[in-house]
Amino acid sequence: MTNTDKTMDKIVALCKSRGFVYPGSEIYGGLANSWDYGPLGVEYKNNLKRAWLKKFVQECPYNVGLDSAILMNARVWEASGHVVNFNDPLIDCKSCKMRHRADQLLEARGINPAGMTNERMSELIAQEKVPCPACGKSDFTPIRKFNMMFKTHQGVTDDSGADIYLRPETAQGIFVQFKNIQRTTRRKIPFGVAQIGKSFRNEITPGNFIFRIREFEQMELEFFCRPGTELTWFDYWRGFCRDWLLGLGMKSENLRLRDHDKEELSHYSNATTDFEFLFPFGWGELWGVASRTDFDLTAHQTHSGENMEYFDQESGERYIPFVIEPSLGADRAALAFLVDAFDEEDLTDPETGKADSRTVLRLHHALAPYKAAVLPLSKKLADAAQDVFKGLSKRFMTDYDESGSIGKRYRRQDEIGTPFCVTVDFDTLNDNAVTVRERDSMKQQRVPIDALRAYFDEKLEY
RNA sequence: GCGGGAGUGACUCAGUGGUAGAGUGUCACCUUGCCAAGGUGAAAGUCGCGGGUUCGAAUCCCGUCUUCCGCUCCA
Repeated sequence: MTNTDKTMDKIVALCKSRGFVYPGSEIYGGLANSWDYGPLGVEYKNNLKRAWLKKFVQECPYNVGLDSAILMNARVWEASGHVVNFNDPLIDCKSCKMRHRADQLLEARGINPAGMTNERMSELIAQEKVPCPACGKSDFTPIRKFNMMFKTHQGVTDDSGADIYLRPETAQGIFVQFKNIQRTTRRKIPFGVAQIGKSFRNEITPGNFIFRIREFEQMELEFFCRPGTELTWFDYWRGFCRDWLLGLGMKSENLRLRDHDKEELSHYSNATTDFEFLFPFGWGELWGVASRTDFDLTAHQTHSGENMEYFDQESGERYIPFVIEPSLGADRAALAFLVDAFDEEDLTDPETGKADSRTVLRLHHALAPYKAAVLPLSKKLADAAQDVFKGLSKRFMTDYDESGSIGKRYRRQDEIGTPFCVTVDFDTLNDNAVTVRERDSMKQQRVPIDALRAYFDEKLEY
């Protein structure tokens, strides 16, 4: 089953019915494009974040962690350019009602809109009779500014205190703490800072389930290196990221790396690669790996007056480090692995023709919400099964289910991606062993209860 | 924001002016005992919300809210 054969509808329905992801504020009619992670979803997403931290911090000699605040001094966003650049000049065609970006209309006419005020752009569009790309007429509304940063207010009353923003990216929290982190951890360049946290963007067009949402979670690494070495490290992290995804079971045919060409590069970047994943709705960006030069640290040095230079004791060099930034959307990654894992397996009996199918989430065991489920073959075996559950749940998330036929319970666990089912039967009372059934192969194996710990230690290693 | 669909139990839908239905799912009991759909029963819906027409509205009219698809965006 390829990803394009899968439908988002089915995946969204599964997520809701099994408690991965619910529509937000549902009892009040919902709130567009807001989603809540349910009991299984939060386990799943935490597993994903944990897996990322394990590879990018715990096992990595270079990187350390950080959890910076969502609310930051507003000057951070002036320095980063978000106040000025995170701003779309929107314009509507009065004739066909299509919405466009004024700067893009001008660019299409060969006019460079850089640095223009909105008024100036409006004038030029009228003067040049720039046509609407959709209907060809030139009759537009005035430009409306649209800043993608959510603004809020800090202070007791509305008119005291100051406007502040919800961060539109986690990266700046790392940059402004660069000096503290470097000094307190005694890190030498090269080193990196990894952070997971919520970011907020007032997207005009969110959508596709949790692919583009206004409140989202990022897993970002800012890796600081010596100027001149950045492209080497750029390659290093690209490979590292790719290995991480494939190591968690992402199918390589659903992943492609696309380099930005010169025109596409952001103003701060000298190299960028997009990791794209094949979603049911097409290829979508999953992970952006960008070489950001010294743009951010220089900007903060200029705006704050704080020296952001690094002093290399060995060589006596003093420089502002260059930055490689692999920036991954946690919600997107969660969706990607979910899509990849989703499978509808045809189990129709070839002899009798009896139709049957099972929905399976073939999640990597490190991502699965439950690692195992304990199932007594009969309710009469509940006591023995509870004992097994108690043992396993000390080690990892374990489910327990005694209602319905054993086959039905296997299907329930398949549907939520549980890799192992531990079945307690009447023999267990004599031989003190259980049957372990694997999700993917549906194969069964007898394992003594005493040996379960070692068995799962090996099976669940990541 | 604009254009186009859609709102009836948790889910999928039926019901076109006359006492709110089915299947799936859930729960209980029985049955079964290693791969779903066997039996009996139960819980669950102010038919998105507000107003109007009517003796009577899920159904007709007006408004409103929400949601889905498309348009800018890029984690």
